Amino acid sequence: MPTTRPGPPPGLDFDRPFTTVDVAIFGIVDDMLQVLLVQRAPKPPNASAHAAAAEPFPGRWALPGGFVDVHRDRDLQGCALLKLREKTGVRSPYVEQVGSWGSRDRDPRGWSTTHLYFALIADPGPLKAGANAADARWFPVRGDGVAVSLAFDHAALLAAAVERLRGKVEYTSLAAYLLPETFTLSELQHVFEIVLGRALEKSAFRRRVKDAGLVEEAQGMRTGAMRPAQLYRLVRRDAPVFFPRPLERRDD
Amino acid sequence: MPTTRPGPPPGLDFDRPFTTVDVAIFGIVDDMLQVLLVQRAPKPPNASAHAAAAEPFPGRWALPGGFVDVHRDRDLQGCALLKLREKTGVRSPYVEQVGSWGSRDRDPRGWSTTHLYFALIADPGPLKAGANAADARWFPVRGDGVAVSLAFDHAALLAAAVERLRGKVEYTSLAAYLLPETFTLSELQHVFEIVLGRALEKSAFRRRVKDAGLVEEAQGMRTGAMRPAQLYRLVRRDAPVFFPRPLERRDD
DNA sequence: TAAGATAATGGCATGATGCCACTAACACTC
DNA sequence: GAGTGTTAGTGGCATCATGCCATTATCTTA
Repeated sequence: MPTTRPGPPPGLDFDRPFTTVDVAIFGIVDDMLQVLLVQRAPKPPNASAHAAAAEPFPGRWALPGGFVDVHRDRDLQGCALLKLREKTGVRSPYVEQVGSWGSRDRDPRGWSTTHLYFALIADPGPLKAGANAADARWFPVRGDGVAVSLAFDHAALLAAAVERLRGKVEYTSLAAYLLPETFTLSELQHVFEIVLGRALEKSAFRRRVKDAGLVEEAQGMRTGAMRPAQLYRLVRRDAPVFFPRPLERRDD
Repeated sequence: MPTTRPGPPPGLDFDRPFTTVDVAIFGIVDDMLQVLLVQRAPKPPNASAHAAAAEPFPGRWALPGGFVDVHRDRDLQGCALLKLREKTGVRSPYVEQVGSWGSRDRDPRGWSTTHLYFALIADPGPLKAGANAADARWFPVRGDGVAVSLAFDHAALLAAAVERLRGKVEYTSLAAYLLPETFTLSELQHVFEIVLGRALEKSAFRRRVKDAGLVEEAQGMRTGAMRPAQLYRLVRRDAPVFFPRPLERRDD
């Protein structure tokens, strides 16, 4: 007969790591690749002696995330999407798992595992209003990380997410998920350049994008001070397109 | 009410998923890509009614793995390497994390997460002697899986590991880890062909391998019934080499 | 010595890319 | 309204790694 919860079933009542999910949310803000970070609660003024076991890294910035709630969450990705929606209001971005980290050291409270996802969102508007709005901010990605010191091992997690993102942008259409539904080819190229951190050849870029069947013409033109530009949209927004070859690298 | 076990710190006494590690161990056996599977204990004859909560999938084949032991294991990869050594005796193979899976459904005992690694071993000798030797066997990889039905969601995990392996073999030297220290270029090509499941052009393959600086000449030749062949070894055995382009695919 | 098999190399075609030059279309200025 | 500046868009050649095919090299065995 089933146990009367809470409590693990017989034979499974050994100590378990605690399980968290973290999300590296990327967007283009102010013409820069930026990542959304949240600030952990500041140290309470009347912190007692055994506060070491309480909330670690008070006041530090961290990737948004939190414990998996076995009663609320169906699966890991659902948990990640929930964190994302809480912070940004975005419901269906591009999401991909980066990997998992687990050790006895990475959280001072004990053996812990985290499952890292990255998300690309198209229109980083104002951050979600609500209780947690004030403590979330966009930080420009410089090199492999950000200018502030992060909680836990989140600097390493962020570096892994950035590396995965940059690596895939070399040979897929991933960066297109950072743009709204319609865009010009110049805008698309600009986003690729921002993510990769280097200039691309216009002619080669356009050939590559068109030959891959990545985009189709959309209604209308982008008008401005100069010659108008054709608007395009992604042919398929559900999965990235793979190019036949990665971009060539000049310096490595 | 909470148990009196050496329990979690205050504030962290909520239910946690249980945490496991699984390893897809690949080797070339009988000229085929094979994966090492273990058989779960058979159903005890006097299984009582509440056996559903006990050992699930009795008698089924599964990827080697098990619970993370927070008192024994330092980190996830260390746990994976331990599982590998228990089954094969191999201490330092190529190991890479594939990803993690976690949901309330994947294990009938409750919310569980697993962290999947794949390992490539060079000389699949006889399986490790000991208590668990009899219940471990090599299974040929056919397509994305094996001929037997696997426990839990291990068919999906294995498919992901095979896909990762095949994908990376297209543009890295990964398959070389399936060979012993010295080998001929024909042997290396043969392993690539086994993993990819298609024939490769000899001339193009040798150019590619040599231009990448992947191998260096070793002492001696492989002699046999035909013309002797130069032996080579990997220049760097610590990390795979990336080729400038993936192999081209003819049918997709 | 010839046959047979594998080892090893060389040459041409292909295809996606880098690189550079050129044309096109708009707004703005004079 | 002609000239200028800026961005949009295209076309051509060189490069480089690959696919593909042919040829030579070297050993064993009959």
